Amino acid sequence: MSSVRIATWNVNSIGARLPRLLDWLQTRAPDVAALQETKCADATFPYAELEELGYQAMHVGDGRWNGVAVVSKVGLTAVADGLPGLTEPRYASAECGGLRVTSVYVPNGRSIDDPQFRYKLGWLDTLRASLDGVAAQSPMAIMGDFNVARHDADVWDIGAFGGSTHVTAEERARLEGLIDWGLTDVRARPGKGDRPFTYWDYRAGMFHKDLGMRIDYVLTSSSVPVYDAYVDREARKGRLPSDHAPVIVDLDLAT
DNA sequence: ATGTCCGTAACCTACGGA
Repeated sequence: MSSVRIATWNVNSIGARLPRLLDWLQTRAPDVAALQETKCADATFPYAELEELGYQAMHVGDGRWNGVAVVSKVGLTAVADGLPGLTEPRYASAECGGLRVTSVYVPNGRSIDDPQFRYKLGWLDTLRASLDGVAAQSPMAIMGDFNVARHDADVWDIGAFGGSTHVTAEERARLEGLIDWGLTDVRARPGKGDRPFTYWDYRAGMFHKDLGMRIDYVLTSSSVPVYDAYVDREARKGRLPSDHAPVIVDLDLAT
């Protein structure tokens, strides 16, 4: 067996976050990282800077919004740059050192009465359908910003979410459908407080009050033994952070 | 909770999105 560190992080613009991303890659040293909201076109993706740190990269992006990437220093072969019928750059899947790694940026949904909400549900249905015919035992990690809080305890106060997206039964049923297919929702060990939030709104001092949400997930298949997982809160602190913190997961892979 | 930050287009400010 060999130890492999994987991570997911919504960077909220790789351009604005590049110094922090490069520092984070060096200090946390994930073998493979899934990134979301790169907000750049392929032409401006920092392939060279990542390569200097030993990372190969696959990026799917078209500029202003969305954009996902997989970066790896244990080898990388691109497998899929999207889901059938869905054109926005929200899905990148690659084979990395024997592990199939998929970076997803699920649509936000905006509000329940917005057409974007139906789009979000359909997007999650398509993600689930992409697993039809796939062997559930094969080593894989699907990770990213799902924009769904799985349980009431995954938001700071469920009472504040009446009529909101991210906590509806429809969204949760689709997240559960992925798990029921055969994936494990890797639970990060508690850090500050007892709930492993991964996102805090920039406004109103939400991070400092720990009024957050757990909406970023690492979903692993049963053949991937996980021995540690934590939310890297340090990456949410200081000057010009993303509004998301990374989830870092250590696992053993058969060599 | 509505106290911010991002990229963009078009100009040093306003806007859509999150």
